[in-house]
Amino acid sequence: MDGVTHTRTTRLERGRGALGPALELVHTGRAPTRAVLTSELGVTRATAGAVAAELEALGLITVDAHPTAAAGTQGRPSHRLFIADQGPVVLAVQIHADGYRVALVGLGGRIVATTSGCGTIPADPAHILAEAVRAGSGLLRDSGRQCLGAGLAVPSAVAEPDGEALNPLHLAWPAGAPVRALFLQALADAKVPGVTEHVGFSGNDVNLTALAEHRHGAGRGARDLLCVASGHRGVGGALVLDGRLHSGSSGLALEVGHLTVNPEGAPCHCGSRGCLDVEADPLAFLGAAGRTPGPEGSLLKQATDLLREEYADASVRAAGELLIDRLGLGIAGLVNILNPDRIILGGLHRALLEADPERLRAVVADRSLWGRSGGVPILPCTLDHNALVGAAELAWQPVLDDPLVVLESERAG
Amino acid sequence: MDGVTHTRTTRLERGRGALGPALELVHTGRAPTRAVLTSELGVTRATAGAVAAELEALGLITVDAHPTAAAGTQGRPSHRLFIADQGPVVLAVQIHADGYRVALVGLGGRIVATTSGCGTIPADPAHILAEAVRAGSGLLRDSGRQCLGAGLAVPSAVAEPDGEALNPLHLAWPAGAPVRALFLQALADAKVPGVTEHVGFSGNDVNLTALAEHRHGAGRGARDLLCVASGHRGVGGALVLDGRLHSGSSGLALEVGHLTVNPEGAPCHCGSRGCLDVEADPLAFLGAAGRTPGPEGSLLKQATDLLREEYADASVRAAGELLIDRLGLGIAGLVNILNPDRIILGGLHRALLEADPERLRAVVADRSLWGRSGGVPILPCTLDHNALVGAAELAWQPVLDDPLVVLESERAG
DNA sequence: TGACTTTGTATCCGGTATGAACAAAACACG
DNA sequence: CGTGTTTTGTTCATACCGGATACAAAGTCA
Repeated sequence: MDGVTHTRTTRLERGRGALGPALELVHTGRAPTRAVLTSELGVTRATAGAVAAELEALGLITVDAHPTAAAGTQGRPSHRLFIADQGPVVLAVQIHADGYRVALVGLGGRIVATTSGCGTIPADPAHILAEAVRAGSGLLRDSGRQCLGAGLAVPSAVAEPDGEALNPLHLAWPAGAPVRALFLQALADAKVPGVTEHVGFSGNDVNLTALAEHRHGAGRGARDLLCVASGHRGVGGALVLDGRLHSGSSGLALEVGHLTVNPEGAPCHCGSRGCLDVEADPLAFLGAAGRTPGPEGSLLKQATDLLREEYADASVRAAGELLIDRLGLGIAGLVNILNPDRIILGGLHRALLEADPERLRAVVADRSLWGRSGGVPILPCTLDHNALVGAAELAWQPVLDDPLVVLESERAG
Repeated sequence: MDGVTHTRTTRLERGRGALGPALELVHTGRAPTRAVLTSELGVTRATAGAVAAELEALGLITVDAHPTAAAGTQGRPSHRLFIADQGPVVLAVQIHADGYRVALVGLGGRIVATTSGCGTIPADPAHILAEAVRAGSGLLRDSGRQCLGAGLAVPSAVAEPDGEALNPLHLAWPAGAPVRALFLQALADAKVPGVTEHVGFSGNDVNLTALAEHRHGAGRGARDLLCVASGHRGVGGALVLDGRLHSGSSGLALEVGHLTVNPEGAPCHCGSRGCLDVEADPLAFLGAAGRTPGPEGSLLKQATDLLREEYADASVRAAGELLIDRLGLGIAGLVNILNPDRIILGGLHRALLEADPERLRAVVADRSLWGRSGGVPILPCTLDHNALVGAAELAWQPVLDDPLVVLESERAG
């Protein structure tokens, strides 16, 4: 019953008019001036002007007073559109193996302030979430900005609709921890101003990386974007379709770690052997290079350092090429199924791509069915703290859907 | 440049108002009365009434004069909405291994008239397309209906944006045949009345099966629908996301035939071994059952007949269970990647599901990562001629997006 | 300086949906 | 059997968003 109601209410919820699309264009950096806003929205100059004026009145963007003519252009120069300097922000929280990081993120994915806490990996998720939210609340107080929502990134699959972390592998958390609820509770306890209604979104960190890169990084402009990344253990995937994260009907899509990439490979806890998870993560790379993981630094750091600094070494190079081949096989399988128009790689996979871009592209083209036709562009991630920015995107989404919610938030806060 | 323009024009094209969504609701059988139309659209009764009146004026739907009260309800009984009896149709053409089939398809996926030609499998696609279109043109003349467009289904991957058939495996067609252009040419040559502008859409038949089943069959109501089917040789897949077919950035998504389901399996022309394509199609089944394909009937028919009529036979049953296990492994892989909320099976796979539903569901649940949480519903396809109806859906789409196009078509025709 | 090009604004207008009031068609119940 | 209740459908005035047009502004180019 509630499920039905939900699909219904979202059916025609296209926000009010062109405000949302306009803000999204500015947000993603695709509307530097009112002129291009006009053409991007496909509306008349009159409407684009009105919409820009309204966004300015809402305190979300600013218009420069004295436009400078771009060289070599005719006609009246465009007034440029900027994201408001002291505009509202959202609170983003990322939990990872070594602790947490929180940030205030403005429109355009701009990190306004950030801090982190590390060392403590408590088995109690409520505890670290509360600590992180308290830190964020402090940042918010210091900044004096209006806060419109909050988002959380965790290194685990997150099941919808309840927001439970199903496999918080390298956090000492219980499987099925209700992270969304705990996050909301922590926000309520800390009385973070402004985060009363449109708050509390959580997601897998690879998903959020993909979302952030799609809007502000290497994935900008792609329609169907596939992201594959390996952070600590295992391999994660994410897919952005038509500007929206596709997380599947229960938020569990793109669990790509168990694609078979080496039939004679190592056994995997899933019962199969040669899964991407055990063949193309940092531990697999260190093992293939004949190194044993040291106590210093994360597995990811040890692996990427090795890859970047000792790629001349024959054993390291051989290990790199082995992993590239395995990864390429997995990506090719995904290309056959998803046919994305761009692929971006994060974590260890980004380092593998940068170590030998041509090899990876060749493997993917060779093993994907229609690879001949040009092949899919494969790019490294470009943003700092992309999962954090992605968590912020979740929180921004209601505002992008209908910018007028900031008015309600102002009334409330 | 053109690519950019294209994404731009489609950005805000949400049709005119609520007409399109309303027609889509009637089309998919989700709006039996004006009252539910009101709630489904999320508009006021006034608007729903006006919209229904306009659709009636366009000749697309009718409203019954004397509503009969449903038993056990209070209040004024609803007038029911019907799809207009003599409303417009679209022309649907399906090419398959044994010939072609054409149909006039009304709203609601109703096949108004159909005919087929078989026996000829000419190597020249233009020839059979012309023959099919001529047959359709005849149907249209006889029916006296208005025609709003045409759609084509071919048993091959179809590459966007040019509409080329990449692997017309069991048609003796050249790879890369420009089927869309040839179809358009055939339509123009036959001077099919009404098909002047919004015409000429072509697609892979499994994709179109999924689309048809999503709107009128076993997939109705699903948000993310995965369809897997095996017709003649090989295995095809298709995905409907949020009511729209996801065919990937170049129309080549869901080429699921090369998922590895048996590492020690038979070699596949793709270079790997044990691909779904060679492990779970009709030929594989006949082989596993120790039968050699006969000259009578298609491979699909031979395989399904065997499965349905001789499942008591131990060797047939063993072959069935083997294929179910292989298929289940492939589907589980897709579930991990796509996390659909429903799966429907066509062709041989439908017969396998019906032969032993529990086994297939158990295999999928066992091998998919989060299968414990209830598992995905797996259902057989239910429509007759579903690829044909799906081709019609392609042609109906412009009308569903903006029903007012029928006016333009009337002016033109 | 004047023609041209492009951007931005003011004003009017039309279409779509809303809201409230009213009307219609059934059932429930004394 | 008539009256109230419930649900559905329609009418009408109204609000709002975006389109179209004309006009103004701010630059380049000759």
